[in-house]
Amino acid sequence: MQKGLQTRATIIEAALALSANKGLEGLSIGSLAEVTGMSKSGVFAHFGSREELQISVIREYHVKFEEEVFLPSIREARGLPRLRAMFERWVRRVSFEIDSGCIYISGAVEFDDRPGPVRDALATMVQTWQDALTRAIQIAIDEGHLSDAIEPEQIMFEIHGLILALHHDARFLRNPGSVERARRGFERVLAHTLLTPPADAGTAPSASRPGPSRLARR
Amino acid sequence: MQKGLQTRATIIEAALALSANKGLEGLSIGSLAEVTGMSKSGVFAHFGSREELQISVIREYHVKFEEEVFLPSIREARGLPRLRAMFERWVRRVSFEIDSGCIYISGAVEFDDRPGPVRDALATMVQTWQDALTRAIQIAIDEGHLSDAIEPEQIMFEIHGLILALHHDARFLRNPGSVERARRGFERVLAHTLLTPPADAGTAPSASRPGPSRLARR
DNA sequence: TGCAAAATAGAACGACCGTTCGATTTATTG
DNA sequence: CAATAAATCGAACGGTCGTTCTATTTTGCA
Repeated sequence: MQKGLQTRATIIEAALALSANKGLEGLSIGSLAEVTGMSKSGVFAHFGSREELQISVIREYHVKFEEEVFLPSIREARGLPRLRAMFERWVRRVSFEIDSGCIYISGAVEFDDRPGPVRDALATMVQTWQDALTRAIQIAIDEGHLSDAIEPEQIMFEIHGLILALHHDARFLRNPGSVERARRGFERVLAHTLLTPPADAGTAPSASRPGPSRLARR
Repeated sequence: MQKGLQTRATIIEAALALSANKGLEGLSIGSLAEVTGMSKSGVFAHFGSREELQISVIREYHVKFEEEVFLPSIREARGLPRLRAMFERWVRRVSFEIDSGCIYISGAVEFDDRPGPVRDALATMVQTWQDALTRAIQIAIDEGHLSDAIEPEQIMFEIHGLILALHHDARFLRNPGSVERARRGFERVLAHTLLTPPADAGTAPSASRPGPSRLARR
C-alpha cells in the first residue's frame, strides 16, 4: 500500500524525463521498464493503459509547473510585478531547463489532431495556465499599471507567442540570445500598453507610479 | 523511367497529407501503401529508407511553401507591402488550411532533440525562410518604412511568435479569432517601429511616405 | 509469526514497424 | 516485336509495441 505509491512516483518521474525528450508519443512502457529496472508488466500494472500513463505524466508536469512558475509568482505584488514574475519564470522553465522540453508545447503539437482523453487533459491544463495569466493581466489593468485599450486575451496571445518562439529558436534552431529576444519582446508588449510613459524603458517594475490601489507585500 | 517519377510524386503527395496530420514521425510506409493502393515494398523502393522518405516530404513541403507564401510576396513592392504580403500569406498557410498542419512547426517539435539528416533538412529550410523574412524586414528599414532602432532579427522573432501562437491556439485549443489576434499583433509590432505616425492604424500599405528609393513594380 | 493482499515478474499474444530479397509484372527502347 | 530495364509485388525477417494472463515475490497487518 505504501511501496506501490512510491514506485509509482519513481516511474512517473522517469516517464516525465523520458517524455520531455521524446515527447508524450515517444514514451514507451518498454523503455520505461528498462530505465526503472522493472519488468514491462510491472510498470504497466500501475496505470492499466498507456493513455492513463500519459495522463499521469501530464498531471505531474502540471503540478511541477504550478510549483515552479505559478505559485511563487502570485506572492508578488498584484499587477505588473506579478505579471513580470510569471513571464520570467515561464521563460526560465522553457529555456534554462533546455534539455528537458516543455510538455505543454510539444504535447500541443502531438495531439492537435488526435482527439481523446490525453488531448483533453493537456488542453485543460494549458487552458488553466492561460486563464491564470489572463487574470494576472486583467489585474494589472485594474491596478492601473496597464491601459485597458487592449484586451487581456490579446496581450496573453502575444506573450504566449514570445514563449513559443523562444522554445522554437532555443531548442530547435539552437540560437543563443533567444532568451533576450523574448524578454525584449515582453518589454515591448508592456511598453505599448503601459500607462506610465516609458521614460527610460528599463526593466525595473513601475514603482514610479503607485497606481490607484494597494502595493501589497514586498 | 517516366512512370517511376509519376508514382513517386503520387506517393509524396499522399505522404505530405499524412504527415501533416500525424506528423513526420507518424508517417509509416504501411499506411502510405494502403492509401496509395500499392505494396509496402513498392512504396519503399522509391526512397530506400524511411529517413529519405521524410526528407523528400520536407523538400516537397518547402517547395509548396515557397510557391504559396514566398514567391507571390516578392512580387509586391519592396518594404512594408512585401512584408505584409509575406505575413498575410503565412497566416493563411497556418490557419486557413487548418486541417493540414504545418510541417515546419510540428517538425521543429518532433526533431528538436533528435539529431540526424531529417532534422538537418528541416532546420535548413526553416532557416532559409526566416532569413528571407529577415531580409524583407531589412529592406523595409532601408526603404524608410520601418525604424532602424530595432534589429530585424528581433522583429522576425516576434512575428514568428505570432505565427506559432496562432498555430497553437487555432489548431490545439481551437480558439476562433486567433487569426485576428495574430493580425492585430503584427500591426502592433509594426506600429512600434513604424516611421510614419500611425494616424489611423489601418492596414493600408504606407503609400503616404514614399521612402528614399524605388517603389519597384506594382 | 503467519496470512491475506498488494506488487512485481515472466512469458506469450497479435499487431505494426522498417527492411530485405527474389519473383513477376510493366514500361521503355533498339 | 523482342530484349532489356524499370517498377512493383508478395512473403518473410527481426524488432518493438501495448496488453493479458498466470505465477511468484514482497509487503503490511492481525
